[in-house]
Amino acid sequence: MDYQPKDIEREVRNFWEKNRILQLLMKMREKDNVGVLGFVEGPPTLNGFPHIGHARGRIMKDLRFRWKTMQGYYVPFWAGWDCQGLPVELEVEKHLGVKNKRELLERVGEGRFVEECKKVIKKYYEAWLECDRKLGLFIDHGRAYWTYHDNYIEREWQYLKRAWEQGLLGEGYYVVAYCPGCQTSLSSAEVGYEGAYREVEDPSLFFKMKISMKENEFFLVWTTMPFTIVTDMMLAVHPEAEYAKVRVGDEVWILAKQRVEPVMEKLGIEKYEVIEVVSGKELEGIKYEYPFKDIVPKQKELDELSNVHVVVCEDFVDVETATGVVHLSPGNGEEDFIAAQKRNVPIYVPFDDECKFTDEAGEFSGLFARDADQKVIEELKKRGLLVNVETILHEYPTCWRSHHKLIWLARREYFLWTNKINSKIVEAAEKVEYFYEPPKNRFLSFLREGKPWCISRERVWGTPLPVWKCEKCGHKVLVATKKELLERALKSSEEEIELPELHKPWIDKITLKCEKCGGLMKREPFVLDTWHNSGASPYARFTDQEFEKYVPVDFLVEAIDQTRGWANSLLLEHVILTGKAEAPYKAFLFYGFVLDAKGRKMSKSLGNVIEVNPLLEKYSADLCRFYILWKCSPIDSMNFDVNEMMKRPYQVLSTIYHLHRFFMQNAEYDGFNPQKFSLEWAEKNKLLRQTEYWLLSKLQETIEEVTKRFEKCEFNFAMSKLEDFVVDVISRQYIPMIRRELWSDSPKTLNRRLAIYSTLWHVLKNTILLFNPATPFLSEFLYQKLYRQFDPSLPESVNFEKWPVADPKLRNIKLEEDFELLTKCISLVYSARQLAGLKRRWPLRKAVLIIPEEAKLSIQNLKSLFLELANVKEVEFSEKLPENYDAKRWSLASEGELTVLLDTFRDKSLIGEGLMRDLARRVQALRKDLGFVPTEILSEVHIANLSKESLGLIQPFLEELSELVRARKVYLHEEKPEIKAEEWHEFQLDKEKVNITIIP
RNA sequence: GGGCCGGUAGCUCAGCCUGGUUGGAGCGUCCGGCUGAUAACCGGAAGGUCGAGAGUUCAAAUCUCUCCCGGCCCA
Repeated sequence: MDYQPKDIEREVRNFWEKNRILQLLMKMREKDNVGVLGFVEGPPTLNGFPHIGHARGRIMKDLRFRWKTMQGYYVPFWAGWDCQGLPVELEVEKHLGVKNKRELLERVGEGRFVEECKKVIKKYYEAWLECDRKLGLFIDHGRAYWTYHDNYIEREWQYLKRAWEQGLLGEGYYVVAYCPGCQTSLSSAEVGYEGAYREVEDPSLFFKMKISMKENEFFLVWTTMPFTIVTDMMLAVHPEAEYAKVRVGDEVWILAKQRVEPVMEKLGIEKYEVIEVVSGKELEGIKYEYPFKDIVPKQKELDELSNVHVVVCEDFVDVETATGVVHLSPGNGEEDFIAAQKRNVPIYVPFDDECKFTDEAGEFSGLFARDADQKVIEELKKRGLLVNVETILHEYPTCWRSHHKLIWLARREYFLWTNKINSKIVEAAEKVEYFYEPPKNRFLSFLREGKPWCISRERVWGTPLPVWKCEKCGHKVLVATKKELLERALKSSEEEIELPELHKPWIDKITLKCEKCGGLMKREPFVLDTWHNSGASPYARFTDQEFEKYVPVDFLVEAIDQTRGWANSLLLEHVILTGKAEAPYKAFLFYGFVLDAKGRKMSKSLGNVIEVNPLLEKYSADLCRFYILWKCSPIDSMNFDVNEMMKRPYQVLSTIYHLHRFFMQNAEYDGFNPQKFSLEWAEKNKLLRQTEYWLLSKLQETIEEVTKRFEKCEFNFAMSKLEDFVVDVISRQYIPMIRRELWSDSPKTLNRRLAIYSTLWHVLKNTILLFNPATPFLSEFLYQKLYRQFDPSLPESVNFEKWPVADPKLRNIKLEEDFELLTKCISLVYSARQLAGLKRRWPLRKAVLIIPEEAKLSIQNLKSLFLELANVKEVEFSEKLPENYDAKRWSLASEGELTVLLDTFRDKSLIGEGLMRDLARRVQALRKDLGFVPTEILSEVHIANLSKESLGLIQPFLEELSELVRARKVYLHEEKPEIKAEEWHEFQLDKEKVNITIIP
């Protein structure tokens, strides 16, 4: 029976489900364990189908779970689903065919929209369940958490309550990308969508900013967004760069020294002179004349402040382009905004929701932002400040839906002021184990930026911000439980307050009475950033008691992009909640992306997305699991290639399967009973030989190495070690060493065969245990079909077994080295045979090994094995190559310190034996072709058309031949005899043609 | 534009941290062999300016710098 992984997997899946193996396992470990390892599922967002990148993470999670569970730990490996947020909303919008938020609210309404969101979640949930089932994930779906459920949301609110109490939650400005067409702000994810960046036309404007108190000195500034000059608050230079004062006519212009030449060339100014060079640092603090004070009264007012309209130093200033002097509009740019916040510069944002200037913008009032460009240019020209204007083409982010050019706007939002506790956060993060340096550095450097976290979103499907604000006095309260809300809610009449769930639109109907002034309090209309929603899972998904027990959790694994996502929000929220410099996880493995076979990112537009469910319709889950773990380090990006998967990885799993078949065929035939013929039994009766001790030693090495690699999350190295053990050690080396012994069915050697079975039983069983975390289907299948058949006293599932522990007593490094040397010498013998054209099955008289003294002892130790594998009658040792050996007779091969001389002379007896083995091989091939099982004994084998000479040569080995081919009698004929043969088969035997037939 | 990761045989990857004998493995190709567990396996051969350049050193795939190419994250 061939290896049919898909059939195996179907059968095992049914077995697990029917016998509730996962549930039994959980119960067993919950009751009886060597320790508890906390876990919380990084919830997949239910806005799409699982793809191979998701599978990569899930496979590693499952590996960790199965491995740690086998070690005896209890792990609450319970599922969880991320249900809210923009990604889900966008999926629903697509489904409903609405183009933007306004249309959504008008046409669909919030209530129905929320219901549609839930429908979408359900749909994708089914797909994810199927994915986990196919992958063989032992995650408990019965205990899953859902981020949109009321109980989850209420516990999520507790984080906000803690932040509120500590003064870490409040209002502020934040710069967001805003689409003037859709009239909504966009998330950063949307800004990064494929195709969002487009080549667009913009003005390219050089203008001057006059320095106050100086007659003719100016800063030369460049921008592609003239309208931002209306909201200009500062000029920025790079502190370390050199700036030149350049005389142009009777004016002095200041710009980056390295930019003088290119800019002057660009502006067509030939006559100029650099009169002084200063560092950016020296320019700091210079006040300049804001040009539109006369037409923008608010700017005139702001200009009175000492920190407005001055030069500042910022590292982000790029002196490689333009003039190296940047003007800052905190209301229209993120870096500008942060620079302003650092210096307590007020944020001036005179825009309404349609992105038109408000009355605060003086003469620009009523103009749409981008339409103000022209007026700005004219006004500059009027004041003699315009230097040059033209049009350029450049890449600029546009709205992925409407393709309007995006505008960056500071808007009032709610923040967690995590910047205030940044040192605690960084300290907490530094204590975490990340397994690899690069992702750790990436995460820590991101955290050290210490930006405040904008948690409000102007959307619908999310956790509502539980803050109510008084319309009259502006007083705010945070109400963090449903119970309290209902108690405090204002009742319009006698009717009951209805709050079916903690979502918009229902929650917005709740109004409160202001405790300060008695005014009406309405909820702030925001929902929370969905990352806050999932980041609350350690507290929100557990009970208080469970939280105590499982958090900080032991080990998490998510994709590398989660450094800015879940890993971050988990950490920030946990530090806020506990007030401690402690992360909610002790270890976090960030894994790399999965790319397509050619190394391209998977995307819908390329059509190269590999979805898990269709993939596993066609391919084996075990194989995908093994391949993904095996191919490269978890932190590397991985090119997923099914053709590659079907080569070496397939071979490894197939070999495990066939090793078991081989074992079973033989062991069954000899009536092996593992309880009776244990390894101890074999040992006690001195039935084990060096081959077995060597194999057992290699097993210990493998157990040790795999465990060590698992600890360090070096799954690829663990898999290579297993690959090597299965393919090289067992299949390629050990089996050929004992094959001849197993082929015999003599009762005299039965005990020896049983000893081999006891060794194979032990080694193979440990092997499938080591494989179980990676290939749970195959391991379970073999466990049920082989191990539990032979030994019904074994536990019900392979998952109930204990993880193997290396036994140092079985380790014999010297013996391993001897075997390594043996392998090398045998290779040399084959090489020498090759040169002389002598087949491996032809026995030869003698091999001479010219090897160092210690090596000689090693080979002598393994002499009989050497003779069998080399297929020579005797071996001799020599210290050096004889000076005048007969090169015609002796074939030589050498490598390094090792040299082999092989006697190529064959007498009649050797030729006859070789011929016999040739014939045996032909008969065996025929047996197999004709469908005889290996153990079946044939009554007669006839071999005809042999030359007289061959006949004579073979005669002495006839008995051995019949034993080899398992026939009662073998007859040799010169010509085809007249017997009742089924059919004669012709074979080419070197130059002769022989005919063979079998009579069963 | 910024940051990070990668570039080693036709392909997929080790080796680099801690510099030192002729730079490895698997797959693929060619020749030959072996095989009653295997979709395998074994021997041999062909195949590398270790992305490019410079530096440090007695010595560089390995350390430093610059550049080029690919990928990712963020602007």
